[in-house]
Amino acid sequence: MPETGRTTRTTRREQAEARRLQIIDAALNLVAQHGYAGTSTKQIAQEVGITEGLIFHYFPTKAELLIAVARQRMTFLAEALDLLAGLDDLPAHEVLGSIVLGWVEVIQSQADIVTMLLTESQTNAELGGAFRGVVDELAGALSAYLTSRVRAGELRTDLPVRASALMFFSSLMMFFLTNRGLPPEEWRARASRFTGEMLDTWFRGALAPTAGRTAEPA
Amino acid sequence: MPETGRTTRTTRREQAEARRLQIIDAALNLVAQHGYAGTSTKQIAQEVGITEGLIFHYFPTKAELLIAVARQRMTFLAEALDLLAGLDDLPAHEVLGSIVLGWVEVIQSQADIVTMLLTESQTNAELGGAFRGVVDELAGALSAYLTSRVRAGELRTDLPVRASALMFFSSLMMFFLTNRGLPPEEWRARASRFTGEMLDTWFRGALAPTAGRTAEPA
DNA sequence: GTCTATACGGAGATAGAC
DNA sequence: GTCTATCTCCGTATAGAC
Repeated sequence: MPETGRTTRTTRREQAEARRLQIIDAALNLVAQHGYAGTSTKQIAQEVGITEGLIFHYFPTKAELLIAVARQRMTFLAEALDLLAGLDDLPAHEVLGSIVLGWVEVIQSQADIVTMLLTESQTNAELGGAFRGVVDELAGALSAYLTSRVRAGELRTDLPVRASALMFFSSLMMFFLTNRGLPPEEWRARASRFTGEMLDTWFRGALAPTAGRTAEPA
Repeated sequence: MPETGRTTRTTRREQAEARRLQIIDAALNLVAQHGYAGTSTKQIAQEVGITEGLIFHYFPTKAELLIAVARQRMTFLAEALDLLAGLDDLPAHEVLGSIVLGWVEVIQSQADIVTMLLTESQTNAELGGAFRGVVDELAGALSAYLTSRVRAGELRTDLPVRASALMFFSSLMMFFLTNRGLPPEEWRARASRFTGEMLDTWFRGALAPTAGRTAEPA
């Protein structure tokens, strides 16, 4: 009974899905390098090794392809949030360093989608919303953690948690933008140093321990 | 003696220079909105009210026009540096707030060129260098000021000044990217609040004032 | 599912008249 | 200094064969 015609090991549906992802990956790669408007569908097709027409078999328009890329490859958000999961009871001075370093590593490891989101969000309304959403979610999650540490008595009760979270996140993004390109070892060393110094200052403050100042440093 | 033919009030050279600047301004405006690759020379010409061909009378290629825009309109750098001039002897807790708020206001007031620089620097090598140069100069200048305050005994001697400067600058940039669009009054209120909270935390630190702490938590 | 062929407009850039 | 006209190539997208 020849019914499903399932003679090959991969079904047609699987093949299609694989092709779809191939196109998305090639598009992401090229758009991160040259921008959306600076990347032609022909270039994307060449990168995949297919003809241009096939792209339009999978995506109705080039703009839709961009949205599909964003949807499919925004996994860094979940990865970053995972680094915070279940940490509420651990002291900030023990885990915040690895959270922040972990975040900048996630950003660096997903450089393409981060770059694409940041740059295209300036000219594309839909991605603009996505970008603001990402910032909101990450800052919100970090704020929640910091709040739990305020409640635990580790951090001062009048700490502006959201501003702190935004400061951390902003610094990581700009660190990424100005240091990607570096060879891995040097990047790692700089990232570790920068995040360490940033957190140390944040914990202790910047003022000189002049007698009778601050909160009362001995 | 009919020599220079200077019968009109504006010389031809002045007219040409004015036209050149008109083109640069229109290009900046459109590129900030739609990106370089997303802006056609025809659009720029229409915005100015001239024909496309005239653009190529003033600039050899579209790419050269982009560079000219960057060169001509990067005045915000000087403006930001001016805000720091001659402040070395004034305490950080008195002037840092207005410096930082002033910087974010400069960024916002020159939103077009800042946006263009940030986004196009990701896909254009020449602007990439310019962007890194700007970050370096601003962070360097702020670092120098902070160092002078360390020497003056106001800030702790082991303060990581460059990391602090980068943190401030990064936060201002991300604040700009996520809050431009807001109505002026609300923007101002948020900017003032955010920079205030950021600096307060930076000065005092984040730790709770548990008795006998500060540099070594119980 | 993939390719070939092609429509159609718009892109950057040039030549030459005024 | 400015415009008109035009060249040439490349852009997205579609139709239809296989």
